[in-house]
Parts: sequence; structure tokens; C-alpha cells
Amino acid sequence: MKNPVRSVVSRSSLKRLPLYLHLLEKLSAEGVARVSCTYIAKEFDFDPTQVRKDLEATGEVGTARIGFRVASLIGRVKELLGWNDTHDAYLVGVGNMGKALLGYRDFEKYGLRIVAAFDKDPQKIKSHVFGREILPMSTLLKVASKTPARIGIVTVPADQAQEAVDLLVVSGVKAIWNFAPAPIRIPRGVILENARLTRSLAVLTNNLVKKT
Amino acid sequence: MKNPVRSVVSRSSLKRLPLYLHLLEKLSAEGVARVSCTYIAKEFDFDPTQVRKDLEATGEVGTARIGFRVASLIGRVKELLGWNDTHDAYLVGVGNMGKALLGYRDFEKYGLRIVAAFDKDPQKIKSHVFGREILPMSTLLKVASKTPARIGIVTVPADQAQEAVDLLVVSGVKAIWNFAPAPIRIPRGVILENARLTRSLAVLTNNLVKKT
DNA sequence: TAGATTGTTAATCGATTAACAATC
DNA sequence: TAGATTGTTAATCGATTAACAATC
Repeated sequence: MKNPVRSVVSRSSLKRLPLYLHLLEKLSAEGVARVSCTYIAKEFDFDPTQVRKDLEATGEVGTARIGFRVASLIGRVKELLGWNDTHDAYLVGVGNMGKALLGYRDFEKYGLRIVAAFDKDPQKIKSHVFGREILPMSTLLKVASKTPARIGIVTVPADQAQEAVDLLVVSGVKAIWNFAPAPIRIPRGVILENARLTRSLAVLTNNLVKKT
Repeated sequence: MKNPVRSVVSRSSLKRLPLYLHLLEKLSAEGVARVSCTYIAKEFDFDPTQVRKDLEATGEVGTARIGFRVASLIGRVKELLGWNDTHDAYLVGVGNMGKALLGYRDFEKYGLRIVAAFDKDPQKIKSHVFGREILPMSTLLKVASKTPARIGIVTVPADQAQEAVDLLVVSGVKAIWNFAPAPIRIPRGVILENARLTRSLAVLTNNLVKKT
């Protein structure tokens, strides 16, 4: 039982970690000090070994028969996810999804801070959404030179996505969080992560018709 | 090159299909009649064999040297996804995400029709969001007896998610589309599909801090 | 001590990628 | 015909699950 200090985390593990974190924080709020992989696994109906592997990636070491220290585990998970740091982000496209993200207060917990929101539509510009002013796209580079950000959130329609991404890349963002169902090209070195609702909807509706 | 009429589609394939569909519809609008896997693969930077396997699942048969008929492929993909049918849905929780989904006009293309929206908050009840009246949670079962729906969309806070799911299950929905970062229990036979933003955010922020 | 849980290795499973004959 | 593309089988890769000794 030595500390492996693993730097390799699988993508699948990363996706499960926020779920664990949420549970751990609930437990912490309830005053629970220790938790076992078995318990976590039962909560989510996962395989206990899988949970153990996922937690192993955090570098936290458990104690046989007892489990892991909740407080310390929370810190490790957050560290691994990068949620202890604050990541400044621009949001491009203040449609329905853009508005929802602007209003999502929990992002703060995940280290995500939207520092500016942009739109092409003159109707939306200068309006305020959740206390934030919507700026014209044409000012993005100027804003970026004053208030740099590392993440670009893309919530424009599919046919404008590449254009928005290109502008964000020029502005110097290091990662794109894309919500548009379009193929996106990015230069080497920039991170692209897609968050499309249609993916899980596809699985759901397929399952639904398959059963009928 | 015979038609296999495969009923097995992998989860991973299903998630990619909406992306292909979007491209196919763009091509169709541009008047393109035929498309090859090679072309689709290049667009998305996927492996051509992977695209071929994905398309094979639709049952559509291509022609060597030429490719697939766009129009016919669109139909097959939609059929496989279940997007030719209309799936009625209830939405529970009219917060930011709930509002965004209510306003998302593209769902119609995916066969998803939100027939009623519910919330616990008396302040929100009777208000209108995108022309739709917000109903009190307590009326859900009554509404369900008049206007049944097969999908329940859960956009409430994590600590209310299970409660919302239970109510939806009692109302008779066959599938839950869950946006809350909480462990959800459902009875056998009900489909659960999670659509949590934190999953892809976790991958993104981890990549970001790993690079620094 | 007894037994639950950890850490870790090995086996299994599923998805991706490589290879290639068939074909238009 | 020549060569691009399909359909399909085999090899590889990665993630999940099983098995089990170490340990508290």
C-alpha cells in the first residue's frame, strides 16, 4: 500500500470523478469523516474495483478495513480535476445554452469563471444577462489583450462554430469547450472538449425505440 | 457486400451518429447526393473504418468507389436513433438548464417534444417560459393521466433529483434524461441516461492543469 | 482474532484500428 | 483497366472486472 503518485488518469475515470466529488462533499457536510470504495460503488452502482482504480489516480492512499479520509480525498480529487485553480473563460454565443451557462452558479465550484460574454447579434449586445454585459464579437481580441482567459466556451449555432473557435484561438485561449454539433479544427496544442447534448439523447432515444 | 441488418449498435457509435447526421443534412442542403466514409472521416478526424462500422449499423449499404446515398443515409440514421418518431417529454425543474432546454428549438429535429414543464417554486409556477406555462409539481400525475409522456427530463438541483425521478417514474415515463450530478435509482425496465456537463468539464480542466 | 477493505496483478470484455479481398 | 472505396476479418488497444494477498 504505497503511494503511487500516478500521473496517468483515464478519460473514463476523469468523467466519473465529479460524481464522487459531489457525494464526498455531501458526506463531508453531514460530518462523515471516512468512506470506503465499497460504499461509493454501492451509491452509484459501480464496480468497487473501478472506484478504487479511479481514486488511486488521485494519489490518495486508503486504509484497509477503514477506507479513505473524506476531507483529504476531496482535496485530492479537486486537485486532479484542476478545480482548485480558477480558470478564466470567454463565452461566445448568448443563446439558450449560453444563457444557461452564464447563470450556472456552480461553475465557481469547478474553478470556471466566465469573465466575458460575446455575441454577434446587435440586439443582444449591450443587454445584460445575469448581471453581465454582452459584448460585440468584434471586441473580443481587444478584451483578450486586457483580460486574458484560457478557456473559450462555444455556444453559437453549428454553422458559426468554426469561426468562433478561430477567433478564440487567436485571442490566445488554450482550451475550447464546444457545445455546437459541428466538426471543429484546432491547431496543435489547443485542447478541444465537446459537450454535445445530442450524444446522450441519441443513446436514450435509440434505447427507447429498441424496446418498443 | 450484403445487407447485414445489424441490430447491435455500440454506445460509442450511437454517440457519433448525431454528428454524422448533422453533416449529412448540410451536404443534402448543398445538393450533394453521395458521400464516402473517407470524406466523413476526414471532416471529423476519425478513422475511416470507424465511420464505416458506425454506418454499417444503420443497415444502409454503400457502393464501392462511390460511397453512400446521402438522402437515404439520413433516413437510416434517423431511424436508428429513433428521431423519426416523436417522443413526448416532461421537464422537471425550470432553472437555467431547464429554461435552456425549453427554448431549444432543435429538439424538434431529434423527435423530442416537451409537452409540459414543472417546478416546485411557487414564484415560477404560472409564469411562462418560451410560451409554455410552468405547472406545479403536484399536478404532474394529473397531467400525466391526460397527456402521457415517455421521457422525463430532470433539471432540478442534485438533492431533489431522486424525488423528481421517483415522481416521473410513477407517472409512467419509460426513460429519464438526467442533468443532475447525483446518483439516481430507477426500477428495472426504465432507461436512465445522464447528461452532466461536469463530465466533459472535468476532462478539459484536467488537461489544462496537466499542461502547465 | 476475524473479516472487511485496500492495493495490485491477471483475465475479460468491448471498441478501435489495421489489413485485405471484393467490387464498381 | 486502375484505383478508390466498401465490407469484413484479425490484431491491437484500453477499460472493466475478477481474483487474491496484504493489512488494519
